[in-house]
Parts: sequence; structure tokens; C-alpha cells
Amino acid sequence: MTKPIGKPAGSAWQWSRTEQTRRALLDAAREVFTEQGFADASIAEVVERAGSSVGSLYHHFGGKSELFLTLWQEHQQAHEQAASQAVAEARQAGGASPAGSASPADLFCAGARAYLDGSWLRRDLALLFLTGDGPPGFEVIRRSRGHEWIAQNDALLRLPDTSLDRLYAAILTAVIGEGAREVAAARNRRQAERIIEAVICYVRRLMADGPVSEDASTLPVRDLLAP
Amino acid sequence: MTKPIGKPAGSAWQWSRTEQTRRALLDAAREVFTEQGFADASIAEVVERAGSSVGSLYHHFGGKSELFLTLWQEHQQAHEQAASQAVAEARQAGGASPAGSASPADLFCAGARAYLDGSWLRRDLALLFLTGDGPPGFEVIRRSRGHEWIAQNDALLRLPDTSLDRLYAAILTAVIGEGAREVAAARNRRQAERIIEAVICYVRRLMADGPVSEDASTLPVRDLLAP
DNA sequence: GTCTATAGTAAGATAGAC
DNA sequence: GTCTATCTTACTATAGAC
Repeated sequence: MTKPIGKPAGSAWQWSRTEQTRRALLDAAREVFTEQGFADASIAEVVERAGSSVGSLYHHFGGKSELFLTLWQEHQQAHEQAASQAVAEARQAGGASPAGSASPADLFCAGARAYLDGSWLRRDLALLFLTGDGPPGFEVIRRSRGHEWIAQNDALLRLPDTSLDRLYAAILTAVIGEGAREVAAARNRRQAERIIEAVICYVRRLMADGPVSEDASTLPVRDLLAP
Repeated sequence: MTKPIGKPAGSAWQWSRTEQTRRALLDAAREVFTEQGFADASIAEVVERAGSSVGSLYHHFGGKSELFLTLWQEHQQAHEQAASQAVAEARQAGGASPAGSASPADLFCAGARAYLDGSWLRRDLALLFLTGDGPPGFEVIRRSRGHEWIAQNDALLRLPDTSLDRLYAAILTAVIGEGAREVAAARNRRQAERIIEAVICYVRRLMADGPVSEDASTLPVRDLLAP
């Protein structure tokens, strides 16, 4: 945050070691955390593997929890970027096809699929973050981030803001999260792909008639989407 | 475990204080853990509220984690008992009705509904256990217990043992668990009941065509169930 | 910015008297 | 079985040399 000030402008600092140190600490943290989980990991082992020091770790991150959180944010960013790129591509492809534009559910599933693919590619981190072993309060952060992501994509589904929509988002999040865990735990890529297909299939079942409505007489979303 | 030996048989020990102490510690633990979560709760506060001592706590439970786990086991037992009773009643009612026996999915949903009802009745504990703030390894224990429960009820659905059935159980567990959390967080009973109905509805959507099969040509379970 | 060394602190766990 | 007092551990945080 306050890093830029203090750097001699335009000097040889562009190859400063500070970014290397940061990277080394994050890479070591990835190893140690994925091997031992958050609680059992010790800061000492992280700095040892990074060839760095406790002081540097505190200088860059502020503590064990923040180190873990930074790792998660990097991972999450990669996930979300891949997902929104996939959504954009699906939208283009759908718009260009003779059949007309892709349905909101199709777009959503494209994003979900990208997310699940990423869970296989970065399965060590995915397992770490989905196992529930993080710093105090991490589960809450992770859950709310997940809901936000769903809600964001739900703009596609033009949901009204009733109390049951929260449940809808929560359940979709839970299904995709649990699916991602199973993907990350798969024995090989082939099995992972089978699991991904199955998860998408379950997501489609859940979305088929839109969110359960408070008012039973409300039309299901499906009817609104296919005029 | 080794409690019975050492008790003078047939004496006034039947009103011994040991059970009172145990209960007092569990009740205090329920208060402190539900108020502050596992990590932030301190053993000192538990024994203070229980009017007991650190030594007694360790004598009876062995530690903070085990105390938490005991609390969970009591809660879980209540849940599972209510669920299996509900399943038994649904089976009887279904068998007695003129329309014939209840479908496996109906029985399963009866159990799920009982579970969700219990999450409202004991919402303080439900929130505690579903929030992800427990001792190291707790999430793993909780998850596997949930899967066991689903698998047990899945005997009703006569599932074959393919690798994707694990996913099916995991996803049903996740949906019911996430639903239970939302129920426990509801503002009042009326809202809780709406959420319960919605969760059951989502569960039915998921179960409608049975587990996604590895072999695409396999008949959906639904066709097997309605001959 | 990086490092070593060290003090501080909180809370879980244990020992041993009663 | 119950209790008090003490031990141990592990992370937090800081100081100060380079």
C-alpha cells in the first residue's frame, strides 16, 4: 500500500529484490499451507523455505493470516478472471450463432465450468481453501465472496431482491464449491472432467425453473426468458 | 469410558455430582461457543460460567477440542434421531395410504425436512457447527458424517457404487447443510418455514432424475422407481 | 528493505494436593 | 472428582544493526 513512496524513481530499483522476496514468501507459503493446512503450518518453516526472514514476512504481509489471505486473493483473482472471460466468450459465440443469443443459464454455466476447470489446474490451492482450514473468520469471507460472485452473474438472470434469492445464491455457491472440492480431489484429469460435467448438470437442474419464489403464483423465470 | 469402576455400587452415588458437573460444563460450553465461536472462546470462561474448574474440564473431556466435539455429537444425535423417526413415519403413512408406498425421494425429503426443522429449533448450535469455526480437522469429520448419513438414506435409492455417487452425496449434503445455515439464520419461524420449503424444492430438483451417471446411456433412476 | 534477536502475551495443558 | 497453581508453546510484535 505505502510501497511506492521511498523508492528512488527511475533507478536500478526496477530490478529490486523486494518483489522477488514477496514472491518467494508467497511460493513458500503455498507449499507449506497446502502440505500442512493453515493451523499446523508455522511461520518459521515458511521463511526457511523462502530463504527469507520473519521480519521480511511481517514487513510485506503483516502476519500469518494476511499471508494466507493474500494467497487466497491471488487464487481467487485467477478464478474470477477465467470465469468472466469464459462468460464473455460464450456471450460472443452465442450472439454470433444463427440460433440467436445464449441464455443467461448458459452464460452462467460457462462461468461455472471455467471455475471448475481452474479448480483442477490449481488443485492444491483449491483443496486448501475449500477444506475449511483457514484463519479465524476466513470461512465468512470466502462465503460472502462466493455469494457476491453469484449475485453478480445473477444480474444476467435479473433476479428481484426477495429474501429467498439469498438462499438461491447460497445454494448455487455451495454446489459449485462442493463440486470444485471433488474436482480438486479427483485422481486424474479424465475423472475430473467427468465430475465437472456432472456438476454442471446439477447446476442446470437447480436453475431450470429459476429461484423458488415466495409467492407461489409467480411465473417461473424460465417463462420470462423464452418469449 | 472408565467411569463405572470406582463408583461404590448402590450407594448415594446415584445422585453423584459428576453428571451435574459434566452437564454444567456442556451447557456453559454451549453458551460460550455459540457466542464467540471456537477460536475466540476460552476455556477459562467456560469453567467460570459452569462454576467448575479447568481440572474438571480436562478430567471429563480431555480438552477444548473434545469438549466442542462432544457438544456436536449430542446435537448431531438429536438431529439424526429426529430425521430417522420422520422417515419411519413417512414410510408408515405412505404404506397405509390408498395410493401405495411413498417413493424413496419422498422418504428422503421427510428426513431432510426434519433435519431442517431441527436447525431452526436449535439454531444457536446449528449456526455454530455450520459456520466452519471449529477445532482443526472438524470440517472433515462433519463432512464425512454428512456423507455417511446421505449414503445410509441412499440405500433407499439403491445406488450403485460408482465414483460419481460420491459427488451426488456430497452435493446433497452441501445443499442441505447450506439450507440449514440459512434456516438457522432466519429472522423468525415464518421465514424459516419458507426457507425450508424452498430447500426441499431444490433437493427435489436435484433428485428428480437421480445421480448423473458415468455412462450416458444408463436409464435415469426415476424410470426404475415408477414401473 | 532485510535480517537477527528477543521480549511479550495468551491460552491450552498438566501436576499434584485435597 | 475437584481444585489451584504452574508449565509450555506458539504466535505477535518490536528494536536496532546492516
